[in-house]
Amino acid sequence: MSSKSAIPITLVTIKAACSQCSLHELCISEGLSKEELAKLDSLVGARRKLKRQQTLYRAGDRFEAIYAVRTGFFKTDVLLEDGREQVTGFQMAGEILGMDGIGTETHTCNAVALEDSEVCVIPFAQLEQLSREIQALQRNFHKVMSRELVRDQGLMMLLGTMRAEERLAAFLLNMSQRFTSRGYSAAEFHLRMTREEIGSYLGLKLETVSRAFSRFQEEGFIAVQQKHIRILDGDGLRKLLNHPPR
Amino acid sequence: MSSKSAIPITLVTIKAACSQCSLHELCISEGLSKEELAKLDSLVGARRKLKRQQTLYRAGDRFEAIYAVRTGFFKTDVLLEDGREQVTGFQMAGEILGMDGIGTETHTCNAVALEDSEVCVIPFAQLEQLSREIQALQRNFHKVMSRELVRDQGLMMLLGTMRAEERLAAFLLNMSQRFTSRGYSAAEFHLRMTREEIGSYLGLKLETVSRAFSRFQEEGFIAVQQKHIRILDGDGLRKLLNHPPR
DNA sequence: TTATCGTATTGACATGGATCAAAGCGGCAG
DNA sequence: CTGCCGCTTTGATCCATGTCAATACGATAA
Repeated sequence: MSSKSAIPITLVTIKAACSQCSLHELCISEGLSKEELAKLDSLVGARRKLKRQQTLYRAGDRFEAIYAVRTGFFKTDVLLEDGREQVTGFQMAGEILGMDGIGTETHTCNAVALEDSEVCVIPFAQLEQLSREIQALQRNFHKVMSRELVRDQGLMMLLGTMRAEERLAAFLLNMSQRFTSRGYSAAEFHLRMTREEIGSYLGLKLETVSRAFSRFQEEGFIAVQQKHIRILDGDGLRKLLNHPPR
Repeated sequence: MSSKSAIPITLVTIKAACSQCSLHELCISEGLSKEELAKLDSLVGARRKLKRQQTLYRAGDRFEAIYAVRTGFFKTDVLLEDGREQVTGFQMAGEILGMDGIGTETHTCNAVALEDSEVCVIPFAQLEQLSREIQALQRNFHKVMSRELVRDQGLMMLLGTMRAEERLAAFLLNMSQRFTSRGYSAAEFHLRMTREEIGSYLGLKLETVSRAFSRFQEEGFIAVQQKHIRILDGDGLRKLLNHPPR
């Protein structure tokens, strides 16, 4: 795989400032003292802006940094040689990208912006250095990684045991919850990904996703208008989740 | 969920000794100097022995330590309220268990011994402490967590895009590879889990797993005798993996 | 030895989601 | 405004895997 993006990288050298970042509580800077935040500020090298469809990193790229999403929306995916794609996650503001590369010094998935986005670049060697000095930073980082493991468990459960409508219900509730904790409406949001990307994430075909959306609309659980979703009956969706296949 | 195992815990207070452990290269002690190993020795509090079917920890248990498998074989699983189970992994000697608990201070899955087993108990607060002092230990730990993320990606790919026979082929090749790197035969091994547990891991029903085993045997890829597997044609299995569903 | 129980295999049938195909819809470029 | 293109919806059909059921196997205990 190529280690260079096809599209020239936009690297803005304006320093990020964790100390002033509104995503503070969501990110690895949570709970740090003023002095510690200042140190972190000097570590976070730069921001990087990406246009819709641009790649932050690709499978095979050398691993050097992890990234915190400042604004925008990403997907990560893995490709099989034969062309099959699995979307492994969607990331929004405050979430961390790139930790897959730590183990082998090489990224193992692709990270693509689904809308114009901006990330903080956190050089990993320096993060490790600093997290040896700052206990709270070390702890935050470990928690972020661990939560990613737990998120993966949930997705395995979804892919391994749930039927199509349960999967979509779980997906919508998860999105709603994440938008909420970012201060957006829990009941109304805009999906940045296509039906095909949702399908890939949920282990379904796009037609199945579309049908499930229609079904939910008929049932009065949601109102769908293209990528715009309004949740009318969250409890209805939640109930679906506890209905085993038999 | 209960925070105590139903069966009394066997806690052997014999100190583990990473410095003399044969799993050294597989584990977080890899690459440490003599002095560093000595420090690690003093951290790893005790070993714990488990009988077949005993639980190392349960979802809901307070998180205090991670565990390195010394001998034996484990599964981890997550349960849905309605009783559905997803096996999220199988762990063998040298592999680390329990990192799911770091994020919330509470374990999110169950870890069960599939045969009589022994683990090293690594109190987590002390591990964090020591990994602030020993860079190599910090790095090893981060790599182990990251590799777990990559493993999960692979499993998502499997659950999201592969058909039954591809899943089982991937599973067998993975097992074979892991036995190999532990010095066992790549071609012949004993599975410690039931067809149902394999099925749960692969997102299939036990009957489907059984049929796939039979099919592989007919094709001459493997010889199956209950839980004993002999791989006769690894390349045959590998070829299956690159055959997309269509 | 025989009974028992958990596990595994195999067959017949049912079904959820995939596949194939044809419209609809909406945004954007010209 | 118009035409195009990517995305989405919907319908008809197919098939891989689930479901149900019967039987076989192997280990263990009596």
